[in-house]
Amino acid sequence: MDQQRFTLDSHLCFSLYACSRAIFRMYRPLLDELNLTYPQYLVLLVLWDRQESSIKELSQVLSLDSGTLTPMLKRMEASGLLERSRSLEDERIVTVRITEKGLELQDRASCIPASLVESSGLDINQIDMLNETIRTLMSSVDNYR
Amino acid sequence: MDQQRFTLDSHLCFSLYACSRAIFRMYRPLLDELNLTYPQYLVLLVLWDRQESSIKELSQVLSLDSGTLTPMLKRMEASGLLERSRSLEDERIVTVRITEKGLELQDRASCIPASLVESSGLDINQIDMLNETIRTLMSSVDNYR
DNA sequence: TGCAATTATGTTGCTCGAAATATAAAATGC
DNA sequence: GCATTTTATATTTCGAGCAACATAATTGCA
Repeated sequence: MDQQRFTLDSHLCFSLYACSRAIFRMYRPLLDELNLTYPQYLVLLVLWDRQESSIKELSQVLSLDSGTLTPMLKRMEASGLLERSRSLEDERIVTVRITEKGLELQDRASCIPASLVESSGLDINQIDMLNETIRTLMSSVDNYR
Repeated sequence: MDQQRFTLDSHLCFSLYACSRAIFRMYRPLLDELNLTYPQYLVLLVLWDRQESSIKELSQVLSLDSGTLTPMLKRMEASGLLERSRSLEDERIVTVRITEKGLELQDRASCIPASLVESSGLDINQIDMLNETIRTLMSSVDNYR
């Protein structure tokens, strides 16, 4: 393996990490208007789709553990976006349900994806193809686990 | 824009974010043996390449700001991997220089890239191509700034 | 039945990551 | 030469992200 392989720029992991943060920065001004952080926006994407979810399901879908989700969901509950309640059938399970206030944000957020696609300068098909490639890479990486 | 565009899986930003963290998890057991975190490893990649750097240069190369770098570099100095010193010509500038101990880690880390390429299940050319694609995307995103 | 193993969530402690602000040194302009 | 602006770094504060551990409910099996 050549020496060049040890530079920062040759590391795919660094590109992914830096690009991910660059995209966070693009989202921020848009999400600031909704008083959301980026991970909170991801939680809402899930809840807008299915109205409610257990913490375990959220954890699997977002690949975040309870140490991250529990305090984050508490903050979101405090700001009225969702409600948490213990399941009656199985008291270990906490169900998270979106509130009216949380649903209202969906309309205000509806312009975000298109707006960011445009800012990226990429064609929507390029984006979808890249997305598929990354998802494939991630499944290999996750299988390795 | 169709409704499907608002699912989590359709978001390239989420794939990048989740994939980046999945790769962090792959690095962790290898970096644990060197007592390094992933961002610290990135700093060392730069310093292994150029021996010394100002904080400003590190900040630009890694796209991390002083609020992240200053405490991180202090921890790395405390563990003996590098030294920080004010420039004599311009006392605003802090130069970070790798130590002997920091250089020694380079040998012990030399197997990491190949090891991770193998675990990814991807061909090295696929990885380089994907890297180029991501870097192109990031430059568009960063131009937008 | 009863007890060990598993499961779902919560807590603690540490490290990023970044916005906002502070501080001190250097550059600039009059 | 001195005030203003710019530059480089540091500090504060908050929100993730995650490992390690704790806790309580459920399951499974002898």
